[in-house]
Amino acid sequence: MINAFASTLLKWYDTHKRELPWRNETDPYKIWISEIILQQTRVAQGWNYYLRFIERFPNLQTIYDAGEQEVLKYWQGLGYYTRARNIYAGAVYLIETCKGIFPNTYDEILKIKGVGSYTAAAIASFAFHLPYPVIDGNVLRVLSRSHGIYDPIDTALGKKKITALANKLISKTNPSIFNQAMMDFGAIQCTPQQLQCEHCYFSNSCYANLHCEQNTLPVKIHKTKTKNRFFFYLHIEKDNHIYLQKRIGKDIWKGLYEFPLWETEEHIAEKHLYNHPYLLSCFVDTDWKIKHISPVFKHVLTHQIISAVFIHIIITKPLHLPQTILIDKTDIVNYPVSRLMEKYLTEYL
DNA sequence: ATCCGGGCGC
DNA sequence: GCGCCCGGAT
Repeated sequence: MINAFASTLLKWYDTHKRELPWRNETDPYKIWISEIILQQTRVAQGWNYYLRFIERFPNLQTIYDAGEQEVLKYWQGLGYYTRARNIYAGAVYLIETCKGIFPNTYDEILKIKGVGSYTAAAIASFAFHLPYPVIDGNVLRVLSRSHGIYDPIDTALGKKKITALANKLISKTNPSIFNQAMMDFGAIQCTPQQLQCEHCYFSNSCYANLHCEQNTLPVKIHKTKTKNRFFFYLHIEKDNHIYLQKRIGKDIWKGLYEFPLWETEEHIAEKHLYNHPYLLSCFVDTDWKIKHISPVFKHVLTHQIISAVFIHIIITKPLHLPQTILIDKTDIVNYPVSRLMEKYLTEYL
């Protein structure tokens, strides 16, 4: 006995489903990788990352043997780099603690670092056909509209109500298809903007369509405050070698590499950089010359706006900068870097 | 130029 | 609850 919602959804899916590289995949390892990539990421953006990642790391052991830095390198540009570090940590855990066998219950899958309720439900249903509904942004949007749920979806209560509803609606005989259908429906038909209610399979049952509430549902509280940061990167060059440092601590881009960074409270105009006391203090024991100062690169993150200037400095004697490494500049390709660094390097290195 | 979407760890 | 990233749409 299947409910009307699931029945309509599966009918829609039959003729509208997307062909995706990880669709119909049965290997839990590959499902895990695809779902981590898809966290906070659109299909179009994750598509090639997935193919390249799986080609280089076809199984757990290849990740284990490669190490965190190479995993980060394959993640470069995708954002939310914690995901890549968690994949490495997860591979170590699965090999060392789980004997390389992917766990096959929801609760055990949930123990993998970086796997929360959404990803655990995805793996449990796709790989093991267990009846756990995935609750992602698509599902929250679709069900808040179809069933007229006004509790904000970015609160615990809103998520709890929709999770309870999804648990009732999910097909117990084919949870995998139900989950994939929900997400495709959200991504293709019941989109955040410019939705196509007139041709929708749910047009005569959907609460939002019947009450013209498409633009008010889902409700969100929306509260992100952004702060400005000012980065001055020291692109210091000596005989075709450059200095790099690894980002550590509780800040953005942890684990990625960048030029030695001078962060300030305020922007500093280009004309004041040439004899700035800070720069003078950096180069007391060597000849140095500013070869080029880049325009301001504006880089926008969720809650930070970074204004970055790259100062290209030529030196003649080596520096002894703490926490930095000196590499041949052509070796930069082996180091994971932020999109901001990548854009500068592409243009100016 | 700005807005928007998208799960997890702490 | 807050901080994490980027590209595409507007």
